Amino acid sequence: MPELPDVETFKRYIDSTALHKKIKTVKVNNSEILYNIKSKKLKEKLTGKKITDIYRHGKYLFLKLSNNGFLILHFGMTGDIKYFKIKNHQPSHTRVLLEFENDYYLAFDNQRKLGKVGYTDDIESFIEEKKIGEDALQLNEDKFLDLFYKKKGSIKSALMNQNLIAGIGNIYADEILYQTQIFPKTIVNKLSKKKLKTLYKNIKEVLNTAIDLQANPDNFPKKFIIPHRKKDGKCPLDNKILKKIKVNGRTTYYCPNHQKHN
DNA sequence: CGTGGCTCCTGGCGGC
DNA sequence: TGCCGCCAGGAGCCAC
Repeated sequence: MPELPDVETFKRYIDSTALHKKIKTVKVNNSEILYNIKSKKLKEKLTGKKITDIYRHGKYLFLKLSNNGFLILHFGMTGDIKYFKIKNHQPSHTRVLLEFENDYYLAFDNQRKLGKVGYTDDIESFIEEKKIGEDALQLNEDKFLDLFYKKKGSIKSALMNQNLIAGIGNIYADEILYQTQIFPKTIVNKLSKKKLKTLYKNIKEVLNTAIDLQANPDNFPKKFIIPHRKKDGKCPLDNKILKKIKVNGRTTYYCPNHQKHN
């Protein structure tokens, strides 16, 4: 799940649940997912504090704590978040569990343990250190064109490159390229300026549409390819069987009819 | 600079 | 049924 729209949905979920609740206890079930802080230190940073604000940058969430400092959440391939009251209702792969004074819990669920929980005093320096690019929804058109114009690699790799532009992953890259009718292996600098502008517009449109629909593919518009990304999936426009290829090692679906090589 | 391969990790699925 | 390889919405590292 966790690409920009999913992470934004998590953000809004926490905004409407755990925000401003005082943290009573912190349980770390799997310390191997901690990124840059030890379990003991993390508990010190969190206990007795509140989450006062939440910022998202690309696929990262930064939960501002009442004493300053930020809890960092990165979800990897299989992350999720859940706020609940009955302890038995916690997700089966809860790696970190916050308990609040109102007796509710917030679970960081992460089946494959590819996600990370970390801490930073300063978001900007964290982003700089990681060399993460600008958030896909913040980037303006000029900067986008600047970043992409001369790129020599495939367009799908570029879209997914977090150092270039943050937030787009494998699934939404496919959607954005499908909506723009670009073959995923097209070399970026072969695209016309006009096509790049359309691509830019579609990045925003696809991501914003997904956010509005809580990143739930069941609700997606009929013209979206995401619900059809599976074996024998069909192009929603012409019912042609979608092709499945690898681009940079990642499974890629596209419509051979609407996204032609050139 | 760009790509392909490998790695981390767990679980679901299809094939034999 | 049981086992096995393959695959999965992320990303870092390394060799070429």
